[in-house]
Amino acid sequence: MLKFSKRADYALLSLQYMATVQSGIDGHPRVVNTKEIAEEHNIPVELLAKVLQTLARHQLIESHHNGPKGGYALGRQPKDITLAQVLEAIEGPLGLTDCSHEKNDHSQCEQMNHCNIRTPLFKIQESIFQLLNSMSIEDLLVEETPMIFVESLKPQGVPS
Amino acid sequence: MLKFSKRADYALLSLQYMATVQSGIDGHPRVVNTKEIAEEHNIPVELLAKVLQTLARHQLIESHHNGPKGGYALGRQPKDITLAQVLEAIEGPLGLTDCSHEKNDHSQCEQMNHCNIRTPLFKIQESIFQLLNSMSIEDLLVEETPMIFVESLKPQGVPS
DNA sequence: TTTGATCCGATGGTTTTGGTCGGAGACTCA
DNA sequence: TGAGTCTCCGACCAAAACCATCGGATCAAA
Repeated sequence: MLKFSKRADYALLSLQYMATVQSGIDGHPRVVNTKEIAEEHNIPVELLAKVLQTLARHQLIESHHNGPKGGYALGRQPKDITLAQVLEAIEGPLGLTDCSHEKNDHSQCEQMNHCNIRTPLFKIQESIFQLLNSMSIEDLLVEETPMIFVESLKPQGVPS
Repeated sequence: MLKFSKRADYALLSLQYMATVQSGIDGHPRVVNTKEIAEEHNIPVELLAKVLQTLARHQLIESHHNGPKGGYALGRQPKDITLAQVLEAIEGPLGLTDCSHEKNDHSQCEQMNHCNIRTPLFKIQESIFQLLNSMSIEDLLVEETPMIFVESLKPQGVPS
């Protein structure tokens, strides 16, 4: 459950790769092309191309269509690209339920007359979003990522 | 992204409903049938039946096939049924990536030779699991659910 | 001009998901 | 007791999402 799509995986891999390459040359935003990333990670070129196009459209990376020297480079510092931004660019806005972001308060959940689980579910959704927004591409670089804590203020409920 | 399936929604709604009914009669594990829940929440009966069967198979609820008086009732106390248990029963084990629970360490990610994002992704996954495991059906009952905090130990990275 | 790169649109195949169907067992009531 | 009814249960089918692919257009550098 709650699986990322392949496209999301590819996006994260690509961004991590770009950040690695870029940080190695220190500042120089080296332009990498789709084929290079695809071969590095053994993923289909054409699909990766679409993923990178999407990222570029959302300004997470910059496209340099300079002929044979073209390619992509990070649009910002790795630490300024959060996982939430990447995932939203690829898979659309976060939403555990269909009624997560209804346009207006009405027209919501026409199906379920008495939906009593919206509020708690929204809380969970918000927590997950915070979690994804607290990590950036930079955190994908270091081998030892910092531990993340999820804490609950529940008074008594300590499950087994 | 990261959307629950309809089946998961239905499962949570049903469990919440059962818990409400049961707690009302105080102890008496009143048996409710599929049709009652389906009409209450306006969802297709047959699909809900499948969901409830799955929950019963995982012993989250008990099936009473007693003819016209048959139906389902909670198998445990509401606070002993965590959301993680429900979601795993319906949608299978939690896994952000395909390689989340490979049988053995080998045969993992044959596609991506150098996958450098596994470790941080596993951390995120674990955090989400903790989050879902810290909430129970009981928490779906109260209108004012407790706030859940997600805290990161990241040294500097405070995203905008 | 040729090459190699990003882009955009359209298209098939496969898996997942939502939704449906008939059958087997158990209770009720005449 | 036995027909009828109501339930759970497993197998089945159609719609949708997703992965992956292909083809062509545009642009810049060699």
